[in-house]
Amino acid sequence: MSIRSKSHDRDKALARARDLFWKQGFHATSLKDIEAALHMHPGSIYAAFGNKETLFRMALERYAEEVAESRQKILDAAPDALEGLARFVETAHPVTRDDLPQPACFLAKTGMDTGLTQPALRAAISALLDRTEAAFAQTYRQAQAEGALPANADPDNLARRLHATLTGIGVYALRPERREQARLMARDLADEIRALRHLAS
Amino acid sequence: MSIRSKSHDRDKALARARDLFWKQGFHATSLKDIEAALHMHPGSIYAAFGNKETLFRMALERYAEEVAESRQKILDAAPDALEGLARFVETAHPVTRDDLPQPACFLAKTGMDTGLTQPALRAAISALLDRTEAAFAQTYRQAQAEGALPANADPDNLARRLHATLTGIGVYALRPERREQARLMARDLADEIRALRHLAS
DNA sequence: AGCTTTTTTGAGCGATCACTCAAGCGTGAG
DNA sequence: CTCACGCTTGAGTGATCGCTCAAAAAAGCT
Repeated sequence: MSIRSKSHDRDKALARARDLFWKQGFHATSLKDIEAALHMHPGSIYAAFGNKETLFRMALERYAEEVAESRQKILDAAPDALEGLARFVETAHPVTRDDLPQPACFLAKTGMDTGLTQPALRAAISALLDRTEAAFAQTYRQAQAEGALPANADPDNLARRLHATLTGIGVYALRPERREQARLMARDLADEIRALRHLAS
Repeated sequence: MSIRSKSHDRDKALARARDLFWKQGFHATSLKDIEAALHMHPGSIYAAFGNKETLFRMALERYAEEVAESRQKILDAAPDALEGLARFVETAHPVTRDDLPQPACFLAKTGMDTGLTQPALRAAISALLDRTEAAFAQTYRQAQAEGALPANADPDNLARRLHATLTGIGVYALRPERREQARLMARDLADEIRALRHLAS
């Protein structure tokens, strides 16, 4: 029971750290902010997570893991690969949800301001982004196998385009006054993915 | 002569500040960094530019001005509006050039990590981004007037999509190992703009 | 209960932050 | 040459940064 509740606490703390970093970014978040958000004192934070950068990396990895899980669940539930991708864009992208700290991908958002100062973070982020893109490519390949995409389509290229476009929409949505239009763009993008099917014949 | 050389010095200092902030972002750039880059001592910096945030805003505005100028020049030199847009994407986007501090738009890049901590900066960035998007929309409208786009096309929507996609490509290019692919995406995007013409008939 | 081990605590570390201002310096008028 | 004035200088301001560690509290064991 004690071990369970302890790992549960740690889990909750990590989720809070993820939300805080997601919202404020690495450099703009101080340890005082973290102490307040996690309800922990500095010594405990360092005992549990090492240091600020390690905590940030753990938060990133947790985020990526959750997104990957959610994506897989949506893909599995969809009638086919292409429709799964469209649904992912419609329902899982941060811009389409109101319960997240920010409407842009945590990875993309913080990849921009940590690159030069924290090379270790940059590498971690890059690896996690690659994983997302590889999942997209894999799904496009499956759509190809299902006959929904022409054989001469390039799944890697499609995945790259999708990834970049999703990122752009997320950045766009960071301006609160443009968020609604970003939502519309996400919906359009989902429809464009569905429209790829018609090109198969 | 003294006035001229003085404003020239100021200009050069501002350009250096622009490059430094572009590369490192607001929070990751310290005044020591700025002193070194501008070859100025703290007192002179504060006498000339007020404070760090004001200097940053001036650098942003200067950047936006230069981009707008370059864009206008390209549009004016092109045979028509649609081709002008395509050329802008091909030749002026940071990802297609090697002489810039970063392959992503300065505005988009720093809009992400300054929003919550520096509300005044956020507002300035948002206004400058709006100007870019309005210029895209205006160009699409001109293309429409030239008969290159169907009358029922939505220039505002096209401008929004173009803006978001360019941003996404820029973010993508921030990973050095992906820069070449970002370049290809920019080239593809330019061709897609050109391809819009065929839909007119 | 007493004793050991583990965890939590928060005052405070040196470093660095953005920023200031009295003193030094160069320049031009008289 | 002298002096006054404006710009440059950089040591130094208080605040805050990420982080440490000895002491206190809590938990575990017999």
